[in-house]
Amino acid sequence: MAYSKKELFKDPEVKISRFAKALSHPARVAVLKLLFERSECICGDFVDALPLSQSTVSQHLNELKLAGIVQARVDGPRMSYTIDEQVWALAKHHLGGFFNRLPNVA
Amino acid sequence: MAYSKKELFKDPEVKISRFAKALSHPARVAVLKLLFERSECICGDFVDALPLSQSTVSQHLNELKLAGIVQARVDGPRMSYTIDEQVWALAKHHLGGFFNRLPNVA
DNA sequence: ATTAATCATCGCGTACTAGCGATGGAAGGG
DNA sequence: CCCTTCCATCGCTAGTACGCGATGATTAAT
Repeated sequence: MAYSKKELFKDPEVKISRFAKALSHPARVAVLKLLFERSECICGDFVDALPLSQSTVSQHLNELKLAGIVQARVDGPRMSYTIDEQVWALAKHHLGGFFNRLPNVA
Repeated sequence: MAYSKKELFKDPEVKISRFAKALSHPARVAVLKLLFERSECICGDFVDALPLSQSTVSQHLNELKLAGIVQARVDGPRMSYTIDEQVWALAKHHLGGFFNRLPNVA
């Protein structure tokens, strides 16, 4: 049967849900928090900070990369991760705008 | 085998990820948008507005209810849904704070 | 009492997500 | 070179999410 009708929704809804999905696991939230503090981390930093295996951490990093929120850069034998400020601003705009649309009862 | 290590993370991360998860499907975002406009809807309103079957819509509504974001009230043979203002304010505080990079988003 | 309307829930299939260990590639140091 | 470090990726298992039709409960109206 047909599956995942997510594409049938309007663009704003899809965008919001995609950014929300990127934040829907505590590991990914923790990754971003670390990046807020240090602004640049290698994969091993996240592995040290999270209660997950290296391979699992790598997968979460990849999801954030696919969402566009983080960027990866080769640094010798390491992999350096940073926040993509432009995409982050976009996420802030979409999700933040959604939250500031207060219900009229408020 | 151990599964779902979400509980091993800190409280702020878990809270943020839970609210984000509630918004991680465009149908649920659309539901909330409708509630922003009309402040009170019955299930059928959502079914009319979304490209999904009645049972699927009902499930999405239930997820929002479980997340605490919406409240359900029996109204004759209907079910009336509203946003829970307190919980919504909390979500705004956590997620919004995260986007503004405030360190103390407890 | 019957019927219609409105929803929640059940049952089921399929797709996606989360987690791990193992493997292998790339880079730097000896 | 060889070895170590660092990490992505593969292969796998298990759990979760998504979607639907069918069923049944509840209420209102006839």
